[in-house]
Amino acid sequence: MTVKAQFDHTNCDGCPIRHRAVCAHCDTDELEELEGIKYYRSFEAGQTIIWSGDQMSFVGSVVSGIASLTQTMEDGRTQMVGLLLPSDFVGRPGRETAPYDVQATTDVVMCCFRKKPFEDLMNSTPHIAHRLLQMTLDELDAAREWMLVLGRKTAREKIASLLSIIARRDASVSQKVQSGPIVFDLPLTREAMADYLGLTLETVSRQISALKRDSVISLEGKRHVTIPDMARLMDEAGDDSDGGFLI
Amino acid sequence: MTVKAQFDHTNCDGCPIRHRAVCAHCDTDELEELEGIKYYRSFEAGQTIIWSGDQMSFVGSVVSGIASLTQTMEDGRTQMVGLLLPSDFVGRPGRETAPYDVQATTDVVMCCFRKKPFEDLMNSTPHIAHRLLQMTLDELDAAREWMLVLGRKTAREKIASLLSIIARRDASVSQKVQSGPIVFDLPLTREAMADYLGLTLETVSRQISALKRDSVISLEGKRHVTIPDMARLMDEAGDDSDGGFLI
DNA sequence: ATTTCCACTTGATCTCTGTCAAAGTCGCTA
DNA sequence: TAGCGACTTTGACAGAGATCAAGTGGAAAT
Repeated sequence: MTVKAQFDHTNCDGCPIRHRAVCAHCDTDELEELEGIKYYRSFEAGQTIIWSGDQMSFVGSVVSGIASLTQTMEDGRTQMVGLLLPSDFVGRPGRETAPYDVQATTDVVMCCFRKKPFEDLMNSTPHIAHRLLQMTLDELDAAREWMLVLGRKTAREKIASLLSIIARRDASVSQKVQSGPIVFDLPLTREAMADYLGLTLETVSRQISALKRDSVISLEGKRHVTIPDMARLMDEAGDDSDGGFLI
Repeated sequence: MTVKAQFDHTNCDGCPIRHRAVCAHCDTDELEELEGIKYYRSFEAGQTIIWSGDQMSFVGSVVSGIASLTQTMEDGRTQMVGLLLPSDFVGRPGRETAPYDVQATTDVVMCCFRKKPFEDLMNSTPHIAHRLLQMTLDELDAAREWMLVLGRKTAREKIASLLSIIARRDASVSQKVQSGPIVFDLPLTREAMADYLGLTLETVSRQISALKRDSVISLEGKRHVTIPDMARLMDEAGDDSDGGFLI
């Protein structure tokens, strides 16, 4: 509700993700068409936005908050396969049912488009199709980056990798200076981190404690993280010092 | 050489991947334009097709054989992040340098397009851009499917998952009957399997021996695999019996 | 103020997979 | 035919991370 109030405009002018979302390259005419088929929806932290296997009636963009894509096996093992940040796109044009659960990790606002009209619009609007291709290629890179983390990194390196991704994202959003300590709040519970990293929550907790003990990070409370030396963290993550992470 | 001989035609009519590759939806005019910028290249098993970090002068499609995308950490740990089968696309329009090593796992023939002209053509040809989007979305699904394998499955389940993917692909290519035993040759060494699965080659070997001992598979030589009961294998892989694997 | 709850931390133990080492198999070359 | 080399299997052992089990701390509720 409080969240919704921040974004209850009905046009795209003041949209905080206007320049990064699937509509980034649209001209005024195209935006107007999009406005005709769009609507906003809010979700509370913990809510499931889309269930795996559901009919998908809409596609859309995350406007604010963080959502996650997860897969679950019959016996309950779950793996997060994507982290959706503001401007990221949800849904696949040309597919009927959702392949993954989409969950709101924090409170989330989405800009939704009715699926059928969006597909039509995409076919007639190269700007949208082209931008969606770019974004999908970026996501594919991120997924492959993550395969290395899941397949080959140690628990400590996995935690360091996740922290450096979150830190980097925060830095890129707030345009902060490269040097000096980086400070942010973890948007994920220990359990969500474990599901992302292919670990148990106990191991996540232990490794965070270890990184704290070794002064790679410091914590106030459970979630507020300070990184005194980003290069040190990236070293712990096993990446070459200004490596290829793109998120 | 013998491989090259199979595909030394210069037009697309007899192309074995014509209907599945990036050019699948092209009409005659568009194909003619593509023919103008294309050329074939052959690679021997083990050869590196593209080095990570290299300038990419071309993009293209795998015509025959199998190639792999791999990432390597400084200390030598490597993770395969994609398996490129005939019709799969290599390269990213709009990017200068290659993010991964591309290696020929078997002898490979590629249909290459000079990068710049291809990019231009893509901007003027919705058929190509649209097909590339479809293919990229499929690859993203495959990558995410694989994240579950890497993050949450046991060694035995990983092996079973890989075997069932290869079996499925073979079945889809040769249009074989669903029931009855499935037979194929493993296109990967134990080491390549290990790199794909985030395991060591010793563990791969042990788990294959275990699956053989338990009659889930049988082997002639090291590479020739028979799967008497596909449902059983999928069960070992931890997938729901006709699960979501798409490759 | 006290209780309750939830996310988190920490400890003890177990087990799966990695590591190190040796030996086996197969195809190819001399 | 022997011998070499690449690939694979198998064994013994060690260790990282999982599992099982308490226990802590802070915020909301009573």
